[in-house]
Parts: sequence; structure tokens; C-alpha cells
Amino acid sequence: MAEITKSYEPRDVEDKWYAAWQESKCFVGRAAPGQETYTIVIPPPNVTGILHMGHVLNNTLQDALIRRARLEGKAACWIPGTDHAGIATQTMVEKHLKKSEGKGRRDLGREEFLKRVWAWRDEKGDHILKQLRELGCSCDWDRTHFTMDPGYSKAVLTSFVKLFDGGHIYRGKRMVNWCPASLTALSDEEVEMRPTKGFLYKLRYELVEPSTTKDAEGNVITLTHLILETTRPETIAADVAVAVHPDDERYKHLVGKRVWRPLGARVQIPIIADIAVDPAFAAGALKVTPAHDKVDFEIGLRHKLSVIDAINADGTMNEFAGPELAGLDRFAARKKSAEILRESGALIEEKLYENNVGYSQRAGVPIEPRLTQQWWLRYPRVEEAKQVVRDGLIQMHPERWSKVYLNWLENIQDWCISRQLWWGHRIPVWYAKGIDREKLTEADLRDSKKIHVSIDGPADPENWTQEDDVLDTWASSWLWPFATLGWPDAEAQAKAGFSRFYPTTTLATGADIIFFWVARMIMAGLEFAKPGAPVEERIPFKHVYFNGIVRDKQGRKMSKTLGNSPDPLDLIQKYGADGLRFGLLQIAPLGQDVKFDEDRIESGKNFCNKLWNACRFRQMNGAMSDNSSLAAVLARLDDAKLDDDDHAILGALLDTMRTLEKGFAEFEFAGATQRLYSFFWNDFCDWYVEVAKARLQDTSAKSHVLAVQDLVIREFLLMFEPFAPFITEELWHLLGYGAEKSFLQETRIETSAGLVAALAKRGVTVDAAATGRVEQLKQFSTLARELKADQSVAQKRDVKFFALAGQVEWIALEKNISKLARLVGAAEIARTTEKLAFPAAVTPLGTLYLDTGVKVDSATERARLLKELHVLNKHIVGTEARLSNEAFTSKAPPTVLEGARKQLADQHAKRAEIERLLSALG
RNA sequence: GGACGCUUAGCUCAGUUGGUUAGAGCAUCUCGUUUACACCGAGAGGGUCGGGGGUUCGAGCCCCUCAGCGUCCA
Repeated sequence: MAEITKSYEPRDVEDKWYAAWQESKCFVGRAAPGQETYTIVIPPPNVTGILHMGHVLNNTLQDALIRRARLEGKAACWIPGTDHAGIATQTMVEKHLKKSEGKGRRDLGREEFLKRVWAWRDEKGDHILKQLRELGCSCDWDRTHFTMDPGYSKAVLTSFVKLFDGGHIYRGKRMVNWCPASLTALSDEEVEMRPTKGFLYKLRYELVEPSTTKDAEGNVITLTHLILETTRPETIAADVAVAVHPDDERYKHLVGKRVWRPLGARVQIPIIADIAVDPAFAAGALKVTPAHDKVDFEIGLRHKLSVIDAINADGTMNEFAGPELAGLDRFAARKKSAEILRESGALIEEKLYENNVGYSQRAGVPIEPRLTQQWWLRYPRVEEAKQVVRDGLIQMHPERWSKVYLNWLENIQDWCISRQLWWGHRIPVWYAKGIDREKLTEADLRDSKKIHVSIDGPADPENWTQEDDVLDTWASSWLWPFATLGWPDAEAQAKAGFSRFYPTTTLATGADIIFFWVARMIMAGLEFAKPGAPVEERIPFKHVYFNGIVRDKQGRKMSKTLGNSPDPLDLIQKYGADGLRFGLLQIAPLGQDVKFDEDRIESGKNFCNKLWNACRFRQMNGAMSDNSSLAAVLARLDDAKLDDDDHAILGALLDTMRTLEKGFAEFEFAGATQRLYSFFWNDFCDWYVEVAKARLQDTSAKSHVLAVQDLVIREFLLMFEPFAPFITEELWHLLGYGAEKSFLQETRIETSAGLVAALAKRGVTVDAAATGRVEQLKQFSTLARELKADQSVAQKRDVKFFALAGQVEWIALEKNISKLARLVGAAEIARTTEKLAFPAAVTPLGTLYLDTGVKVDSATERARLLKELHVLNKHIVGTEARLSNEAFTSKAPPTVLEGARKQLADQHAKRAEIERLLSALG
């Protein structure tokens, strides 16, 4: 057996074991007949992305889940992969192309450009998957998928064709969120509302003919103009009407009359009445610009207004904006139009104004509402998608997210699935040559002479032209849970074990993509996965775990631009993958954001080192005996030698196992990791290993004590492995728990109940009361150390203690006396039957005197005791008050009442003892 | 404007169905090379649980309300 080094050096260990795992293909997801499966599909990161802290948290959680499942004997399958990330990747390559060759994508042409994107992908791609290996992720790498791979692409096209055939997909000229930077439409979900500072322009729209009316007091007034306020004066030339609210008494008489458009060609436009107008906003009149605003567009439809499109796709103004504005960027045009309006006298006022403006999430520029031909999807299975969550077939953790999910589905809008990009799945629609695409009706879409829709395209391609647009990336990733399992190809599905691994078990992701991805996957799964099967077999997953967002210390989201995100690989270098994983999970409570704190990662590393050294110490204490199985270790226990400390540590072990079981069932990882920490560090190292040092001197007890330690370490390694796979694997072998060519993961982890049963079989029943007795010894030793520290002899090992203890107390002390003496650093702890003139402390096991060999400073000693008495008195007053309250004694449950009475008795006894000590000081 | 979440020690966070004197890690101070570990050990100081009100014998925990912060949806 190799000797364990003085400190844990993660780097070599990590590389060695990851290579061994890969070599043996031990992460392959394979289900034996009758074996329960546990499947996770990874949220596919961008193919050219790099690992950030959010990935670390998300993937550590998935790895913990999948490794635990493996230890529980389930057929665990974690499917990795990447996403082609349409806009992001295309933009990146375009930028690179511009920089290196000074060319745009249109200079190259579609085919050539796509070649470049693939080359980029091949060069930069999948880097993130390698980084996940550094983190220790146990994905089944043979199953790695990419959303643009041929098989996956076939799934995407198949879903399109099926949805089209099912009448879910249509084409239409409608208002979309247009990104003038990426030159593509975006779905509503890709638009982010941001409060934006700008100006509100107050304008006069002159009436063609002045109009008279009466005001509230009945005075006759004559109106010559209307007052409007707008944030977008550059679009005035595209105004086709002015609207007022139909019930607005101020303007009723104007409806049907006309005003002069104040910008562009001198044109009269009508005043109309529409309920969309908010009479309370500004002066209650709205300029109607159907081409450039969603609400205006709808007003236009209701009133059959014409549409003037004054803005080009790239956000510059066109000739309809008028000669002064044509060619200008929309923001420059805004300034320019304000100038023109000011000169003409139409601009009354411009004031600072903040409103919510939609931004392209990817490109970061304000989106432009724009009227374009797009492909739309009426979501399938909306009602069913709500039902599966309401019925608990799909459980969300934390549960509250299901409300957000349901609320979105209640208000669901059709999905714009076409993107004016080249990098993505080209929509499998072909138009007959010569037809006017602009004029295609809904009926034409169903006419196979005009439109062809199929996966492979028409048989006579020369007569057809394929749609230029590609599909939204999410319209490919929403198929992820089943397209990664071979769908729709029957053979591929059989090979991938689709029938066993679908539905997947748990999806771990961020709540920020609950609509983008989670909700859509549920609908896609229900629609496509197992047609005709019961709903519980069609859902894509049973649990959705939403991990928090990793933020910096100030609570800001980590981002490249802020530069506040540490590089996870640096952290792995510094603290080890296990330290990073464990440290991060300790601060990741269920569903709460994580404020990243490097100190916690360091604490993760330190914990690994602690574990390492405890195992090293175990090895130094005696040759390893048979550790090859739980039964072998248990066989080495000597039930006659079990003492309270053994019982207490076994009790704590069982408690920790239960906490872990509950933690995994409820996705409470912070609690689980914290219990692992306190169990191993406090319960085991600080107490059990320390008291064992004395017992190891006793040759008759030694092998028994080492067996207990081996048992605890074994079970601990099994529990810890999902969080820290590298160090546990290393120690597993160093301590002889596993055979040479095996891995820790091949062992079945015991349940707490299973361990109780296994112990019982060896005649061992854990005595719960032992924990309380050990607790008293712990208090005793703490008080003894405190006494030494108070007397400034903390470092001395040769002091003598005397315990003024009754018979019962002394028996409890006596059998632990060598442990205690070692623990507190004393030459001797002896019994005394008389009061002594030494500094003293009142312990649960009698009064303890410290003989320092020098004369007691009675003033100091008195002050110390008085302080303690003061605190005690305060507590006594509180307890007495509670107990003398009739309402309390009559209503509180008996156990609470009894506890309070016992507490008071203890407090009184302690006070009496302290008072005695004080009077002894004279 | 609506919904949800958060507010506990200097910092980051725990705190199970309300029940003794509210915990941990880090940081601070003191002491320490005793057969694992200074990536360590021993000890200490430090909070009245955002404010207010209520329910209860009893509230960090339940209810109401206010404030601040955050997220999502309008």
C-alpha cells in the first residue's frame, strides 16, 4: 500500500483518475434488464463557449446527482453536448471575418460563409466539454451531441415538417422584434426591457381646419392644433393617423377631421378614435405609425390604415423619412428631426424622459418593431404542458417556479421561429420558382404546387427555391431530451436506449431559461417523444432543478464585460476541482443565487486536505486490515469493545447518511454538504480521532478502534464521492477499499437503514443515549481547556486537575480519564472529595479544579466567577418566569415543560456551586 | 403596475413541522511545533434575527403592514 503524502496535491491525482475513468469507459450509460435508470441531459452550452462559474455550479450539481445515482446502483446516463447558438456564433465569425479579411458574410456567399463557421467551430468548438472533464464531470462522452450534427439536424427538420403538417406552423407578415445589428427577427423572449433615458418631444399637429367646441365650463373654444408627445420624432413621416380615445370628451368633435403631418411631405392624415389610446398619457393623442410600433400596427389593422415603412433593416432611415433624414441612422435621425421640427415651430418642448425600451439580448441594441414575413409556430400541447406540472408529473424545485411557468403558458403568444441568419437549420420549405413570396396566402402554403415542405426537399430541385431563413436556435434545442436519444430514427433510438432512458429524470438549469428552454422542451416532449403513449412517458423529465445564478461579492451577475468572473480553470489550479466543487455547493442553497466568495472555495480545498490527513493518520496508526467490503470491515468490529464514543460516532454517521438521503431527495445540497463537513471535521476528526489516540495505546482495543475508523471513512468516502470524485477515488484505493482495477463508483452505497441492519447482524445496535453522555465529556473538556486558557497555562501539558464529583459523575469520568487527560493536556485528572482553593469551573460532571502549582489570585478568580454568575442569573430569571406562568405550565407540551424544569434544576445546582466557590475564596 | 424572492455576527451563509442560553465558515484577538493536518489545534470577542403591529403560554420561524435590495412579467 502506497504511503500517503503529507498534504493533498490535487493536480496529479485528478489527471490520473480522469484518464483512468475515460480509459475504462465507466461513465457509459447502459441499462441492464430491470435496472432503474437515471438520466440527465446537459443544458448544452454554446459550442464555442468557455467555462464560467455558472457552468461550474450547474454541472457540479448534475455530476453530484448522476454520481449518487450510480452509487445507488441505478443505470446512470448523463448526455453531454453543445448548441450551435445561431446569432452568437454567426456574429462572432462575422466579426472575425471583418477583422481578418475585411469582408462581410455576403461577400463570401452563403456556402462559403458556412464553411468558415464550421472551420471556426472545429477550431474553437467543444473546448468547454474538455473543461468539464477538468471539473470531473462524469458524462457519457460517447453520447456527445451537437445541435448541427446530421442526426440532430434531421430531428429538427422532422419536427418542423410534423408541426407544419399538423397545421401548427404558418407564414405571415407581422410585427416582429427586429435586431438592426444582427439583421434578424427575434422572439419576444429574446428581447429584454431596459429603462432607457431619452427625450419626450412635445409637438403641435396643426388641424387642417380649426374646430370649435365647448370646454367643461361651457365656454366656446377654438382648437387650431393637437398636442402629441412622442419619443420617436424620426418616425413622424411614417405617421398615417392621429388617434384619440373614443370616450375622450376633449377630442370627440375632432374624430374624422384631419391634421397636417409635421414632417416629411406635406400630407393630411386623419384623426381616428381607438381604445388603445391612453387618455391620461400626455395630452391624450397618439401618433399612429403602423410600420414602427406594435400597438400602432394593430390600430392600423382595425382602421384599415396604410403602412409607411421609413426605416431600413439596418436601422437607417429610407426615402420615406424625407430627404433630410434618408440615410441617417435612426438615432441621428431622431436628433435631426427634432431640429427640423424646432425650426418649423412644431416642437414645443423636449424633456428628459425615461421609458422601457426593448433591447436585443444578444446584440445589446434597441430592437426595432418591424413588419416582415416570418414563420410562426402555434405552440402544441399547451394545455397538457400546464397539466403535467399541476399534476406533479413534472416537479420543479423550488416549487415556486411552477407558478412562473404556468403564468407564461397562460399568456402564451405564437413563436416567431424564423431567423434571418445563415448559421442554423435552414427551414425545409421550398417555393416554386416564379411565385411571388410576398403574396402567398395561408391557403397557398398548403398548395403543393406552390410550396414544398419536406426533410429531403423536392424531387425536382431545379424548379424550386429553398427558404433562406434558418430556425431559431431554441427551435432545435427544445428537442434536446429525445433528439439526443436518437429520435426520430428508430434504429438510432434502439441503439441509444431511448425506451429506457426517456423520460429523463432530472433537468438542472437556471431559471433564466424557464421559457426559452424548459417550457418548450415540455411541449416538444409531449408532442413528439412517444406518440400515443401515456402522458407520464411523454414528458421529457420528472424533476427540474433550478440552480441559482452565481454572482460576484457585490451581488452583480458575473459577466465578461464587467470582468468580475474568475476563470474556473484558475480556481481548479489553485484549489483543486474537488475543492472548487465542494466549496461552491456549500454556498448554493436551493433556488437561491450564489454570492461567490473565494474564501469558501479555499475552505473546500482545506476540507479536502483535512480528509487527506485524517486518512494519512489512519494509515500511520496501523497496517490496513481487510477493507474490501462493508462485511469485511464490520467483521473486524469487536462488539464487546464498543464504548460511548463508538456509539456516538456511529450515531452521527447514520444521521449524516439520513441527511444526505433527504438532501438528494429534496435537492438540498447546501445542507448535505454542510453536514458532511461538520460530521467529518467536528464529529470525527476533532473528537473521535482525538479520543481514539488514547485508546490506540491499548493493544486489546486497537484493532477494534481502527475498524470503527475504517467503517466511518469508508461510508464517508461513498457519501462524499458525488461532490469530490477525485480525492475520494484516490483515498478509496490508498486505504484498500477497492481492488486495483475497480473504481469507487462500482460499490453500492448503503442506505442508513441498510447500515443499521448490517450492524444489527453483527450484534451492534447504536445506543442513541451515548451521544448525550459524550456531549457531557465534550463540555467537560472544553471547560477544562477554558480554565487553562484563563490561567494562561494553555500550553502546559503537566498541570493537574481535580474533579469534585459524585459517585455517578466520577464513574462517567473515570472510564474516560486517559482520553480526557490527553485531550485537555493534563498530567492527571484525579478525584477529590473536598473543596480546594484552586481556580474552578462547574461542569456537568462535577466541579473541576485546576492546580497550576502557583497561588491563586483570588481577586481575578472572584471576578471570573462573578461574571459567570451574572450570566447564569439572567438565564435563571428567564426560566423561572416561564415556569411560574400558569399559561405556560398548563398549555406547553409535557416534554417542553419537563425540559424547562430540568434546566432550572441544573441552573440552580450550578449557581449553588458557583456561590460555594465564591465563598471559599473568602 | 402585477408576481416572486431576499433582508440573521465585520463578510458569506445555515437555522427542519414555532419550544431551553440563535449556529457555521471566513475575518479579528490570545495561546500553541503535544504520535495526522499551520491547508492545523485550543480558547475568546462579536448578532436580539430590516422597521412596526398582530396571533400564541412561547415567534428568527406564522399573519398583516412599511422600507430597502433583487428577479421575472406587463
